[in-house]
Amino acid sequence: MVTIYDIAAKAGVSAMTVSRVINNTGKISDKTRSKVRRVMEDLNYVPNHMARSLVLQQSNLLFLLITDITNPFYTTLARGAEDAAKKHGYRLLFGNSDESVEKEKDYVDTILTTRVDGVLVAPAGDPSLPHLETLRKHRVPFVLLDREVPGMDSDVVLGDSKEGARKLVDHLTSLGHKRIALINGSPNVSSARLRLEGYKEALKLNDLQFDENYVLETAFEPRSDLSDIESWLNRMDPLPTAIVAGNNVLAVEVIRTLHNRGITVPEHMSLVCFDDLGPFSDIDPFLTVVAQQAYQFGYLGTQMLVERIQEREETGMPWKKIVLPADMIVRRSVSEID
Amino acid sequence: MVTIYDIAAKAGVSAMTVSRVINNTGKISDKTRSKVRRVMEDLNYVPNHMARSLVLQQSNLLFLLITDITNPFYTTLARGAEDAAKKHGYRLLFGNSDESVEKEKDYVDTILTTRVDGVLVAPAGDPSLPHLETLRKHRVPFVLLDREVPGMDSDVVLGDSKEGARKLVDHLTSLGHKRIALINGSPNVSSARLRLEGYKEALKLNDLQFDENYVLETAFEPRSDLSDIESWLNRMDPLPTAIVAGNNVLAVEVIRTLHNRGITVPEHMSLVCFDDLGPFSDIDPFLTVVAQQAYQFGYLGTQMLVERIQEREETGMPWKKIVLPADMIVRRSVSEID
DNA sequence: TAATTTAATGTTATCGGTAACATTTTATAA
DNA sequence: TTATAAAATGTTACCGATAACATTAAATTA
Repeated sequence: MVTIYDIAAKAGVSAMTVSRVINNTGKISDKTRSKVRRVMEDLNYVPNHMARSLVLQQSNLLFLLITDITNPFYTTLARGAEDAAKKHGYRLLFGNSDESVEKEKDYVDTILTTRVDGVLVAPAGDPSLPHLETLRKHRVPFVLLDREVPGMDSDVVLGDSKEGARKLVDHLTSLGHKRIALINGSPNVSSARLRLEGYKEALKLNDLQFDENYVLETAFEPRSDLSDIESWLNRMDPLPTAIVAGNNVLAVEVIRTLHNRGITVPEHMSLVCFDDLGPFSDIDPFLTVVAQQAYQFGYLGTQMLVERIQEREETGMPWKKIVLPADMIVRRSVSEID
Repeated sequence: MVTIYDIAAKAGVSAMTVSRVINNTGKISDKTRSKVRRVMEDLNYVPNHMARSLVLQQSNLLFLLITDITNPFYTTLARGAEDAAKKHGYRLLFGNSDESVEKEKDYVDTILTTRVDGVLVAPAGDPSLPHLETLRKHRVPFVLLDREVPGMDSDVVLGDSKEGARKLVDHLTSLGHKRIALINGSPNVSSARLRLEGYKEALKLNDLQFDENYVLETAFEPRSDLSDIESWLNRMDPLPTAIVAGNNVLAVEVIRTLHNRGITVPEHMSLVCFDDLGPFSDIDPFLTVVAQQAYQFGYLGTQMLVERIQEREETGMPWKKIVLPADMIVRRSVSEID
């Protein structure tokens, strides 16, 4: 590997002069500068970021930890984070926890040993608290995305889950639906809790009875075992006319399960959900959703993180919370009830 | 930050002894070992990976560069790479080129300065050649995924694009289709070229005439402008009864465009494509596809890369090429023609 | 022209680890 | 008991960069 010492030797200057040319710091005569530049080109010099980080005590690296890399909500978010990171001169590392608190722990270790300057986390759930405490203990700035964790104050970007749930339920009732079920993520995930709350409130406002048999609390992540959805469908009697899904993946699992028993959407069952389907959203006929602004989650979160990093000493800076609106996109997965 | 020197001081030993305890190297008495361990815990010691990499001249970092992070083919591939990397003791960095040769260049720079031990690349296309040459020049081992680049020999994992195209066309003809169109990625992407070839060969084998008006060569990546698809539809007269799409994203764009003119799939138009839709594959009624083994692309590619890294000196090791089969999954996007 | 700034460049120490070699203890053999 | 091998630990140099503090050369000023 070519180092600044190789450059220095060949250009007949000191390593420090080379460093100055590279970083455009200090005073350098034009003659020296161009000579050093020429040698760098000749030798195909590439700066060693690790050596630089070691002495500067900063890596210009951010880490994005998401819970499901196959979910377009998170990948779109990642695109936003990537763009914002680049804009601010940071590079971005990714990790994928698969909604598993254990994998999350592994990534927290990686984060610490890698000495990243800051972290964007979509926590797996409330049990992620110890991981966040670890980050805090080691003074690694972080921003939470999409989910809060009780017991941990921090910067955070959220979607308006409660309002979103209300919009979905209102849409359904406005088309005549009265038996509306909810399939949701685990109650130890804050967004799932809020969606349940919004659902309940909307029922009440529409003078509909809440029936806990109509609610299934499962996991947001995709899995092959659909038996809990099946038994849930069995236990609802009569079947609802519409289902609200807590996210896109659950919605598709519902479609699949319904299909197995010959029930189609929207003819026999109406279905709405949270989160768009990324590049596959516009398939027709397709899901009416509350689309969260995934890209903005990543972009704004990263911006907040960079601010926090740069104001590090100013410990007094209060935590910020951004709540992004949830906009409904009406497509064709809901039919009218007379 | 706590360093091995802090540990050493508090434990009353030398830094080297601490290093030995951490890495389980050399001989250490049980007494010393446990004392050092205790102090490490007390002080919440976390090793600094950058310092370690600097002296070891290896980072235990791999880089995965994909062209579209919102495409489930690549994210599933990423999951495979992640798992394989972890298994071999490497961590994984991601980058997303958006099918842009320029962004790809930026990532190549990042790759070089980050001193990763190896790279997995899905190249944007044939114009990626200079980037690969840069990697080669700097002796960074890499493995190509999904696409080859003429002029650059290397390890590579491919799907059997030609065979896949044949299967799709055969499936259509077996159901009576005679006017079969193809919408494909850019001809400067190797997989697109092979898909076109397979399409042509299959037509010939089925005694169907090749008509270049029935072929649209555009870009694999998603974009908002659908005008080229529209003009393509206009120029086909008569309209085909079936369309083969070069990947999942194109297929959905076709669905969208057709929908705008009131043409539905599969009633008025049959549609098949390459690549599954990840978590959204099982929506019903949905696409008949040739599903590439995305996870295996990542997993096997990473395995090959790690081998290559570890045999670095053995320059004689010949390049390996893995071709994964393309399996057709029949769903409901094709209707029968009498 | 000598004194004083300012510009240009160089030296040394350091970031946090580890390899290679050196030294001190302890255990074993003669 | 002494010589010798093996075990345990320590010292020094270095990985590739930069900060902080010299030092030297050139430009101004008195």
